[in-house]
Amino acid sequence: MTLDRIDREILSLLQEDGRMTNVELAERVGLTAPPCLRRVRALEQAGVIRGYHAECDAAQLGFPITVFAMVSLRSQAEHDLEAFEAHVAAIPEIRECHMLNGEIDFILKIVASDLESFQRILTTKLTPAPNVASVKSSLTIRTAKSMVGVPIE
Amino acid sequence: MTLDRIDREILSLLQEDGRMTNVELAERVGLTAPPCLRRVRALEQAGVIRGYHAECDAAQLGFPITVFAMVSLRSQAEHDLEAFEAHVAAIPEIRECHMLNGEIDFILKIVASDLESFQRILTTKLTPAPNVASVKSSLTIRTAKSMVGVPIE
DNA sequence: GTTGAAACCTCAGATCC
DNA sequence: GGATCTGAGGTTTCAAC
Repeated sequence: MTLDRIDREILSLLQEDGRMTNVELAERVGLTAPPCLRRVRALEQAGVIRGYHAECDAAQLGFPITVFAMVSLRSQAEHDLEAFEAHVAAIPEIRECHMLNGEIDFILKIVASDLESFQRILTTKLTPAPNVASVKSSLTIRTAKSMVGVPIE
Repeated sequence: MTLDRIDREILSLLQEDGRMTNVELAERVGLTAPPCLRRVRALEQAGVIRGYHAECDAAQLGFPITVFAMVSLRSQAEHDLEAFEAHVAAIPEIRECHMLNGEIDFILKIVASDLESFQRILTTKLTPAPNVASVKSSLTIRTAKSMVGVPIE
């Protein structure tokens, strides 16, 4: 799908405020409501917009701890990589799992209610997983920047 | 703010689908529309809901490359940490910046349009920043899991 | 103090140009 | 892309529990 200037403006605005009404969106990008809505639907259809999400305060929801874990596996055969990803997919506290090049095979973002809870996840769910060679984890002290998505325009 | 069972259900649903209509939300949590809307507004007011965002496909927007960079600084004095965070805040391709404990001081999530562009950000904006001792970066091969927010319920 | 019913008003979505 | 229309949804008011 080719995106013109107006499409990009729409995406930028919805990335900022996903609940903006279509009429406000239309005004901001210089269209009337119907063509604006058609563009939004087309962007959703094409998968450019993958969904809309409320951003919640993790701490107020009982997850003040965020940890990054760097995982190395013993085998990097595709089957073993997929097995690890499937294992991780079933652990709700692991929010992100990215496969990397280099020495570290995966970086995980994990949330927890406290350090004890994190330690339990680490020692009962992550470290004993099949094929895991090493896990190095670092606590997040603070998050200075947390932008959703990509820079548009 | 204390969250009861219904508040948590609302948050869980809006985290999944941030554009769900209030009437559908109300039905799903077993309320009528007005009290449901009041709860949502209260959650927004209290900062439990920090915002709503469209999730866009980075590749289709011209950012197929995601890199994690581990940064160590020469000085960890608070003033120097803040200076680095301010430096990072001004670089739009750096989407996240988390301060960690341990040897690595910061982990950054960076998006780029191609490897050359990433290399340019690295060598012209990040490595030469004041106080930077070392930057180790890893390309993301693929993202197996990417959940927004925290597990609710 | 929170819910629910009713009224109002704005918006989403379809149709046609 | 824009104009018009209709039904659905958002929002406020107020009574009731």
